[in-house]
Amino acid sequence: MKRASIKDIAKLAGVSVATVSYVLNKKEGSRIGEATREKILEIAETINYIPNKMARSLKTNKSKLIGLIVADISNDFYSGMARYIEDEAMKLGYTLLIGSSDENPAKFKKLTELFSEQQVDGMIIAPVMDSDETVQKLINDQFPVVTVDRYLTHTAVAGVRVNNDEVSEEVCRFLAGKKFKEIAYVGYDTRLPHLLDRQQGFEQQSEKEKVQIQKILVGLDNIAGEVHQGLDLYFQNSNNRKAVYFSSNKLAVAGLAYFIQKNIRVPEDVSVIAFDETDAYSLFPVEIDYIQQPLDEMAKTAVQLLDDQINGQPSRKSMIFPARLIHKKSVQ
Amino acid sequence: MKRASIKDIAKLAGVSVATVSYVLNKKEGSRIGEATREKILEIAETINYIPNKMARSLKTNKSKLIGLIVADISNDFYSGMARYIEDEAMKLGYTLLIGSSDENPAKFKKLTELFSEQQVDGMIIAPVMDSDETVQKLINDQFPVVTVDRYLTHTAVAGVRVNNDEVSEEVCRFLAGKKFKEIAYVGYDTRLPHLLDRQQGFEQQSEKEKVQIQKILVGLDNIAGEVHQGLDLYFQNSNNRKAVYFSSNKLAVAGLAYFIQKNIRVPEDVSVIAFDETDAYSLFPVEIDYIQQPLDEMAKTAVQLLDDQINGQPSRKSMIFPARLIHKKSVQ
DNA sequence: CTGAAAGCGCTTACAG
DNA sequence: CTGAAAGCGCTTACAG
Repeated sequence: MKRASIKDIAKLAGVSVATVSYVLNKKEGSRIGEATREKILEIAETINYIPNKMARSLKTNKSKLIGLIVADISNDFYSGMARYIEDEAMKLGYTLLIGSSDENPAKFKKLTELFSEQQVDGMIIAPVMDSDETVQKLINDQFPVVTVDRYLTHTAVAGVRVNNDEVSEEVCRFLAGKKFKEIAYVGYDTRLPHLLDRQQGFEQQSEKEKVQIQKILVGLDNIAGEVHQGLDLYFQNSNNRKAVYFSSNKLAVAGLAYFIQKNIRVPEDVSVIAFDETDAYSLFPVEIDYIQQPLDEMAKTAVQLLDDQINGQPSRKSMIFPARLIHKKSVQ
Repeated sequence: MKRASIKDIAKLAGVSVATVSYVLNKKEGSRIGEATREKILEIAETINYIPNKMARSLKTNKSKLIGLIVADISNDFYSGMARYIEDEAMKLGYTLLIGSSDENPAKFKKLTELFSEQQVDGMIIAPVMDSDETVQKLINDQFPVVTVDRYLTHTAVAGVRVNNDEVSEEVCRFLAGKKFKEIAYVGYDTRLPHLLDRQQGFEQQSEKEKVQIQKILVGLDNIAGEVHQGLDLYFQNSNNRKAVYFSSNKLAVAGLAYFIQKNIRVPEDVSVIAFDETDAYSLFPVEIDYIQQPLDEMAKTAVQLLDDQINGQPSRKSMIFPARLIHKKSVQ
């Protein structure tokens, strides 16, 4: 079907398209006579007029679309984040385009291009490894961009994230205070800065605390398998009291599943702290100590930073939010 | 910054915009001379030309955008579904707009309007209660629509879903075969047809099997609380062997958390079957029997049905996929 | 208070 | 092999 246009309304009302446009956009000046105004509104209603935002965008150069690129929208963490971003974006009148990069720089780049072509007003992105060049290009084009969760070391771009290093230090101090002498750090084998921060914050603090760290770094292809392998080693290698710091909720779920399978009790046999929460913890026999990111505030800030840029206030500031270590019952 | 347009390229190359448009769209005819072709391509490359799909859409009346409306993108089930839909949509050259309705018909309607205005080529929707009118309006406008997961009883619209009733019958037969005499059905207090199918399939089969059903129907505002209350009653009221059928993964997670809290063992004290899977099950001490929906195939089919409609093959067929009861260790 | 006109960035018959 | 021109559905200075 052919959709009704402003032109159809104009014809039916016997006025010009300009007049129709003015009343539909309810310009405050209210320069249009009340009679014609009502007539136009009525006609628009009856012929079920739906404005074409693309035509509008073409003229105004604002699409009211924003693109969100996450690693994987089916991942708990990102779908939660996406929801907060969606809500905030809607409030400001934006609609959300979503794409998953799968940690693949080529796909990430493709997504930025796709979104650019669709004329999004800006993008909120969780950049993957080796995507610096892609992001730099957006920045060079003065394209509004805000990073979430992750950040780039070689590219100045607005972003929101938590104090990954500091909160990892806190975890280390806390466990050292519980007299653990050899702690396993379960993380990804990665160059992503925010994950390195988690790892390095933990490592650096461990030196001060005279605590040994056993690193278990896994690839993305076989997370559960490699976590299990790594924990096998950790549990065989020494007789010290055991504690494990999982640097993501996915890793934690893999590790906790291992403990169940091996009948390793938490916290009697091993103390546990995890980065990020997930519903899954509620089914574990013991409440898990975890690090909580203020996702709602971060999402809100990300959208607002983006909106500011879109409205011509260029900004490259990084907002760093405090993550909190929530104490439950998985450390003793 | 002002983005480069086809006009800029034309000027630089000393040709008309028409010529530029032809080579950029690589029309097979290859009517354009190789020399000009190469020149244009080179210029486009160097000035970093990005086509404006909105302008294109305005002319061609195809946006290559599709809208996805789910109840809540942060919900495991929908984010998983969204991911499959994203992948399939991308394959066919579509970009995905996503919105969450929160089971709110007004919000659902708003989203359909928003997406219409953004000129999406079609929508994949999980309709909420009392949204029949909204969907009917889309259908009347011949707007391409496909429902997923859910469906509408009073409106003929293309859709994909599983055989909710039959698989619930199977669950009932299976549990009856295990000699349970009084089974708890945990579901939502809802009028959503696909959920009623789950419930009614179960109930009807229970009559044939001479099995008692205790229904625990909860609202959306306090899922965990009401599930716990309902299970309290079920466990107090009789001395029969216990079995619980949870009609969604959220309900199952709430119920399993209750069992942990109350030290009720699965399957020794209670047998459990859940609709849909979630990562969370992996942290429960016992592997959960669950009903698996073929999400990938359903997503794929949904996108293809939509693509067919967009390409002018109107269809209102419902595709019903077989859900499978996956046996694990939570029933004895 | 209202309209004619230009233009946003494209595509596409049509003519040459 | 290439270009002039119309038009998609809007907005918005400008003129009256």
